[in-house]
Amino acid sequence: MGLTKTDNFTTEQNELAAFAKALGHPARVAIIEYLSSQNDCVCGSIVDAIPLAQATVSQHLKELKNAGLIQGNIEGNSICYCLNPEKWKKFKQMLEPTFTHIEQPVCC
Amino acid sequence: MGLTKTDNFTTEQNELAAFAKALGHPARVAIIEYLSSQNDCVCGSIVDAIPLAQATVSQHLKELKNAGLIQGNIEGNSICYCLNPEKWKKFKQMLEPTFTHIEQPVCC
DNA sequence: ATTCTTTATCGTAATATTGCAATAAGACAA
DNA sequence: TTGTCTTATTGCAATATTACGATAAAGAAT
Repeated sequence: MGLTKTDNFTTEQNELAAFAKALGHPARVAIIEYLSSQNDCVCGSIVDAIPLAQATVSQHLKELKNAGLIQGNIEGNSICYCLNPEKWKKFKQMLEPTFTHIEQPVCC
Repeated sequence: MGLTKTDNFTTEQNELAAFAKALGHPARVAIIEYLSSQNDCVCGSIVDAIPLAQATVSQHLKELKNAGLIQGNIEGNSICYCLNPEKWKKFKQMLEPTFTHIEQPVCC
């Protein structure tokens, strides 16, 4: 198969999975970390910062954009990729119950 | 290819990606949500709660275990799968910089 | 010992992902 | 227009993932 059965799960579960999946590759983690630490969002800078070919980085950026974790804005000659605060807030909020749950002692 | 170039990235980046990837499927999200909300960790209960075949759920549990997000303990006749607090704390901690970053105004 | 219950593994088919070279597409400059 | 710079897309090969039936493995119960 290889086809995820999304119908069996809630919209929220699918959305959280989509966020997590988008972050589930070290190159995409590196892109997000770059955008979180640098005051620089130019696509070319990201490509330079990630040790993969331009075509590959572009593909990863597309996946992050599809998941909604980043958004692209035209900035003169190039494109500025920024974090999407709304989506990240939602991501955080959906993880919160588990983050809270692990504060109490484990069951076994 | 289909082969992730992990060598190009830091251990931390790879670990965060592994956590996220493990959570990147609605069935595994559902499993984690079940363990976060129920005081029940018995493998059989998880299988019943997830609308997929037993073999498939077992496979998803294995992936969560490989990533370290859950741990399995023998509990009499069955197996108890619990969240691994240490790993979840690390996961949370690694996401923190981005969660913090989105609190300030976006660059564009 | 045999049977039942519970969980893991194997085998297989279908689909998805990763990576890159080559190339296209778009905006700007001269 | 022609060229240049920046980013996206295409095409392809290699590998990974998803799903499930069948079956194995290990312990409990009879």
